[in-house]
Amino acid sequence: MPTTVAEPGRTTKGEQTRALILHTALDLFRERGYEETTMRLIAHEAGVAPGNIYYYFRSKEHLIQGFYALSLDEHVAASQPVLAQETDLRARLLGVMRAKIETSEPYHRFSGLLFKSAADPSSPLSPFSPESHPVRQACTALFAEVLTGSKTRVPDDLQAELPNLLWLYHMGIILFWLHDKSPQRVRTYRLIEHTVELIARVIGLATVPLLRPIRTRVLRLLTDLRQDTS
Amino acid sequence: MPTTVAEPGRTTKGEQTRALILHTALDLFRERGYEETTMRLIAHEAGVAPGNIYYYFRSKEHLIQGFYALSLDEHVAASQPVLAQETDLRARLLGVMRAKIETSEPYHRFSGLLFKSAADPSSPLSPFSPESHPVRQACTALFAEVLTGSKTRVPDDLQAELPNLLWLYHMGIILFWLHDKSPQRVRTYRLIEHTVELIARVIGLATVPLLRPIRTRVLRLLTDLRQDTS
DNA sequence: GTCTATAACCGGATAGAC
DNA sequence: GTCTATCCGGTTATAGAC
Repeated sequence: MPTTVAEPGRTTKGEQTRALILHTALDLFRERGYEETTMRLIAHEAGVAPGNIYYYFRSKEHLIQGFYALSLDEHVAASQPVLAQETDLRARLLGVMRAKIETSEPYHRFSGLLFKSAADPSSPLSPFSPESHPVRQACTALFAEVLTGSKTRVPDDLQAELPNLLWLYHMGIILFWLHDKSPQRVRTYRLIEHTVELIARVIGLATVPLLRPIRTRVLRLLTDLRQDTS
Repeated sequence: MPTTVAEPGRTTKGEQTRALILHTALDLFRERGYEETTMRLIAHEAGVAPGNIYYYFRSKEHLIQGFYALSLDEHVAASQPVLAQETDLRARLLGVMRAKIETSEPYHRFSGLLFKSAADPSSPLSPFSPESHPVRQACTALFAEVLTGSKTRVPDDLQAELPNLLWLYHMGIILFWLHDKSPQRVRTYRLIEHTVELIARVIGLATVPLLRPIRTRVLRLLTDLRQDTS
C-alpha cells in the first residue's frame, strides 16, 4: 500500500495516537458539526487527556489540516476509474469534478471551515499557505493528469498554466457546493456539467487566430502571477 | 446629507450608543487587529459594560457586518469622481476597482475576517447571505452604473448579468489583495489593470458571430444560476 | 527525549438584577 | 438600556510518567 499524503509511513506509538485523535475528531465533526464538537469531547472519545491533543495538533483548526490530506487521498482514489478509462478531456474533467463532490459529501456540514481560513493570509490552514503546498500540489497534479491523459492536444504554454487554473476553478465549485441547499446537490452537479462544457470549448478555441491577442494577454498575466505566489 | 447604508436616519439614544460601540470597535480592529481586540477592551474604550455590547450586536463577528456597510459607503463616495468624468468603460471600471482597494487599505489587516464567513452558509455574515443582501445589492448597483454610464454599448442580455459577474470579480480581487504582501500592494494594482483590460476586451468580443454559441451558453448558465440564489 | 495528565487562564457569550 | 456575575470552551503551563 502506497504512502499517502495524509499519513506518512511511520507507525510509532505517537503516530498511532495522532491518527486516533484525528479520526475521532473528524468522525465527531461529521456527526455533530465543528462548533458542537468540543476539544474535551474529542479527548474523551479518543481516551486521552484534553491537553494532550495539543501535543499533536497546534489548535482545533489544525485538525482540519488533517482533513485536507485525507480528503485529497479519497479524491485521487475516486478519480482513478475515469482517468483510466476515458480519453476525452470533457469526460475526464467531469469525472474528476464529480469525484470531488461525491467524496466530499459526507463532510459537507463542516467543509466550510476549510474556506474560513482561505481568507486569512497568516493562517497555515489557508489553501494558499506554504503549509498547504503539498496538498495543493498533489491536487494540481491530478488536474495535470486530466489534461495529459486526454487525446485533446493542448498547446504547451497553456498546458503549463491550466492545472493551476483548474485547481482554482475547483475551489470555486466547492464554494458553490458549500452554499448549495438543493436536493441531492443537483445545482452543483448541473453547474459542473455546464462549466466543464464551457472550459472544454474555451480550450478548443485557444488556437483560433482572432483570439490570439487575448490569449497572449491571459498567459502573460498568469505567468506574471505565478512569479512569487507558487 | 443622504441616509447611508451604514447608518439609518434615526438618532435615538440607542442608535448613538450603537454607533459609538461600532466605531470604537472598528478603530481598535484597525489599530490592533481583530484577535487582539477583546470585547472587554472595546467596552472599556467605549465606556460601556462588556455585556452591553451584546444588546446591540449579536456577537463579536457581527461588528464586522457594520464594517461591510461603512466600507461600501466609502467605496461609493470614492468612486464618484471617476464615474462623473470618464465615459470609457475601461477607465470607469479601473477607477471603481482602484477606489475599492484604496478605501479598504486601512482595514487590510482585518479584512480577512470578512471572507472567513464567506464559506459558512449558515453565517449571516457571509456576503452571499440574505442579511448581506442590501450591501451586496448596493455594490452591484455601483457596477451597473459603471456600465450604464459608459459610451460602450453593452447588449441587453449581457447588461442584465454583468453587474453580478463584476461583483464576483471584485470579490476575487479582494481575496487576492488580502494575500498580497508586495510593497504598496503593487501586485494587486497590476492585477486590476490587466484584468480590467481583459474584461473590456471580452465584452467587446461578445458580439463576434464565431463566439455566439459560447456566449449563449454562458448567458444560459448565468440566468440559470440566479434562479434561486438572488 | 517522547509522551500524558492536571489545573489554571483567558476571552467570548449569557442570565438576570436594576 | 445598562450593569454584574457567571458560564463555557479553546488553550497553556507545568509537572511528571514511560
